[in-house]
Amino acid sequence: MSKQSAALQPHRRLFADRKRNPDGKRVAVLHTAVRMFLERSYGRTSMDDVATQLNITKPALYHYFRNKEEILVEIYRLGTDLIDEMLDSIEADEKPGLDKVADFIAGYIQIVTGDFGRAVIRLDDGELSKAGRKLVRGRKREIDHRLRAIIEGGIGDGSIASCDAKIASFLLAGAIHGMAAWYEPAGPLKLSAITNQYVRLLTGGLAADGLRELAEPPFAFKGNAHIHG
Amino acid sequence: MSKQSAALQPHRRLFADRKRNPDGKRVAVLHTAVRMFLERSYGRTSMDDVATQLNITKPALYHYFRNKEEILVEIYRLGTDLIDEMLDSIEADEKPGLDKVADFIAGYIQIVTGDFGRAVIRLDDGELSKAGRKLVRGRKREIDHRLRAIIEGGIGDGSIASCDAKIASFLLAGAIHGMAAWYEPAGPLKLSAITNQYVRLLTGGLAADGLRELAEPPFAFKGNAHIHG
Amino acid sequence: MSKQSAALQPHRRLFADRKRNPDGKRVAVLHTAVRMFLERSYGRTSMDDVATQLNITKPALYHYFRNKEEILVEIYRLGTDLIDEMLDSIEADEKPGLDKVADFIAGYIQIVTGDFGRAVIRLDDGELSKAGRKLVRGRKREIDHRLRAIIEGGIGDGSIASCDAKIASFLLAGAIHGMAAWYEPAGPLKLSAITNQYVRLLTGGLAADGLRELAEPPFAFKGNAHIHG
Amino acid sequence: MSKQSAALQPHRRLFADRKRNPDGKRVAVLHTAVRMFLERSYGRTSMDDVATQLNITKPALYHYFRNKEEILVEIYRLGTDLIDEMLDSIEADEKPGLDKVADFIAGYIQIVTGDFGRAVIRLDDGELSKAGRKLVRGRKREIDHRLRAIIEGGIGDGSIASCDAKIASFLLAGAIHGMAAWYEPAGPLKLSAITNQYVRLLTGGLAADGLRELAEPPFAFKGNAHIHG
DNA sequence: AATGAATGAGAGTTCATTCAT
DNA sequence: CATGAATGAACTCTCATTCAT
Repeated sequence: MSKQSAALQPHRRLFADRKRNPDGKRVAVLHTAVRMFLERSYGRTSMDDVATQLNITKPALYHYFRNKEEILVEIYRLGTDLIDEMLDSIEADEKPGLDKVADFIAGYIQIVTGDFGRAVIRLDDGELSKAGRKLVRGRKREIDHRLRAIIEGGIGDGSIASCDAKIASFLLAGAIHGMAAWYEPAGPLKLSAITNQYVRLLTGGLAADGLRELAEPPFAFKGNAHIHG
Repeated sequence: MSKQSAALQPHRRLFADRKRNPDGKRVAVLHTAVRMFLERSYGRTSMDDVATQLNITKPALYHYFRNKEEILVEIYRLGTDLIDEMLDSIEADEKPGLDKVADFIAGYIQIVTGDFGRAVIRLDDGELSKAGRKLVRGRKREIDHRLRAIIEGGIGDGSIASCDAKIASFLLAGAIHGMAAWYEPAGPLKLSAITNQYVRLLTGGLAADGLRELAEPPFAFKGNAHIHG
Repeated sequence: MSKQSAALQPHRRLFADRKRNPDGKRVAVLHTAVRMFLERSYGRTSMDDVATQLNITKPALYHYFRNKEEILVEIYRLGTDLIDEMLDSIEADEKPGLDKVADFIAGYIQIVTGDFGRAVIRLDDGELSKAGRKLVRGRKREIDHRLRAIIEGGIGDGSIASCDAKIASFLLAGAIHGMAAWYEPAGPLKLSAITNQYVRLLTGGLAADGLRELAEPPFAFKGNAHIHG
Repeated sequence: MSKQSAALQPHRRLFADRKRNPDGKRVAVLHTAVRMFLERSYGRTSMDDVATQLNITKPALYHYFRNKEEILVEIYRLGTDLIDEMLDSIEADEKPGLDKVADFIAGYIQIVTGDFGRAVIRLDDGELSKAGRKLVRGRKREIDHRLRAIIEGGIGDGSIASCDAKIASFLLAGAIHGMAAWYEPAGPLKLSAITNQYVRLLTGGLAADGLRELAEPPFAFKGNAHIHG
């Protein structure tokens, strides 16, 4: 293993503490693994790295997980579970669609700045086998559909201006996914400030009563983004 | 090489055609490589894969590039050059800041839906050596700073509502970066429609005269995104 | 692997025998490696060659050594350790310097005709990384300094005629190093006979009472050793 | 090519100057090659390295030499020619054997401190093909035999004490070969001083009238130079 | 006479995974 | 349950050598 950030140390203990809590050991592995995968990517993190980090041997890892992919899939599962829970709670509310969107933004930011949420967004599901990829992508698609439904609800109830919900949901999700890449808890930007501004900017654009016409028609960039030999 | 999509075929020709255009060959390599890196990721694309795709042998590749990283760096360079050009052209304009932002959105979408632009966003710069990473991240940071300056200009000229330009630029860029992940030219969503709606939603949120207060304070998700062992 | 002399066979056994003696396995690798390096040179001996010789696979080798260089460095270490030990023992003695030199000659011949001693002399330390080279060259320099000190002691106690100890030590060492190249245990020359004559000739030249003037001044070769184009 | 010492520069010119002296070009190649081989070893010097150093292309090199080995063989030939010449001149003299040996020492030192002489001693003839190796080793053996004959002559004429000429010639040659490894023209030790002392020490040991008995019988080192697993 | 391009063969190294213990 | 050891397969990169021009 090449490098190991100080942040990764705690779980060594964690693992030892759980000697008689086998399920807890699986979770400990996942916690260590998700951090390492986020820090160095799945592909560049070897099973040896993970085992060393946990102070166990490699075959011990294989005791808890059939293979490397199972670890990754499990991480995805935990992460998407978090998102599903949040969506459940939002769908249960009785609110105008725009307010639900605001709630989604705030909730999604919470999740996406945690390890497992970040993993869902940042880890490359191309590393998975066909089966695993299908599973993970299905869950991602489902999440997108639920967000889309919320937006459509808002258009229906008049709180959100008429627009293509598919595009809007991609925009929303994308803007927040970006955070998974740059947000640092120790950084200068407070999570609450970011959340506030995200909500204002994103709902501001969606709001039925907040549109305005641009002075000029949308600019078409004349350069050629698609380089041809 | 495991799989090769039909989309990758054209360049075989390109390479053969350029027998006496040495610089063109380098470019042909880059075109093939960027597609493969986007499709299967840099790490999972071997030099052999790239060579086979180009109908040459592996050592021939090393005739044109010192190593795999040089290919990746060159791809980043081409991609970031495109973005820089666009920013140059926008900065040269005399317009309200908000309109510049609209132009940026449209221009950036153009770039980000092309191979090299997409590469800048999707390829993992963690695969690079320290030196390469420094180079690439520097250019990314520079781009972000330029966008931030445009937004600050808009706040200054009154076309954009007062906000944290740093957060706003992250949001903007993030929303568009998302497209690099999901946009497909052959898909049902027309690029012009997407661009239109992106401009409307994103500038709508930023516009000085388009804000509105939310009915309720921003929702705080009660679930725990940061799972603790 | 191209060729394998019969002389290299025994260690196959050695390795298998040591299944449960992990440290012994490292040593077994070193024994096989040093022989192969001496026979075919480090550069022309591949890790595969060494592994095959030991009846294991290449990756298994990497279980015991981080890389090829570590094997070479370890060989150097064992070899220089032998020399250091010998010097320790000589330095501890209370004898005239000339007798110490005689002891050194005899002891060094012993070492230099063994595998690890030969390796120190014959293997090219230019194959090492900068760090490894520094280490090895440092130890060689140290050995030379110790020999030099012994000679200086002899000059001081009057047993050795006044001379440049640096040159003398190079001469001495060089003459013996030569043996590493040509000596063969199975050859017609007995080690004891060689040692005897080496001691006589070399100490004869050094002895305070054994000098004589040449009939003519040292000959200057008129040919040109430094060919110029 | 990784590194190139300043010392290697001059020949670039040399090659260009010889545009119409094809044989001279071969020689220019040899001069550059021998320096590079000495500095980085034959194995670690690629044909590309040599060509680059000479400012020509690789196939141009192959115009002058059939392959890499031919370059090395030619270098050996030039080097051994120098030694043969010297031996011719010594054999032609009418002198006591001991004085001939003194002349040999001085002459050999001259040669061994030049590029081609050094090459004969330092370059690994194990890199050669079977045929090349046979050729080169034959010439080396011949040189040794001639030196041995000179020593035997000295024993015969009474100037050299009775001894095994084979051992003595190995010792002599070995001591001088050592110089090829450590001697540096720019170093603190003057060549004349070294030569002087070499002659004194080596002939001192050989001289019929210069022997003396050691106070103790030759020491037998008790350590074990032949490490056994 | 000389070149740009290309190649087959092989090197060192890494890694997910599996046994025997 | 846990471990040390081992492996097959893959990957990046190098190099002597040879064409077509």
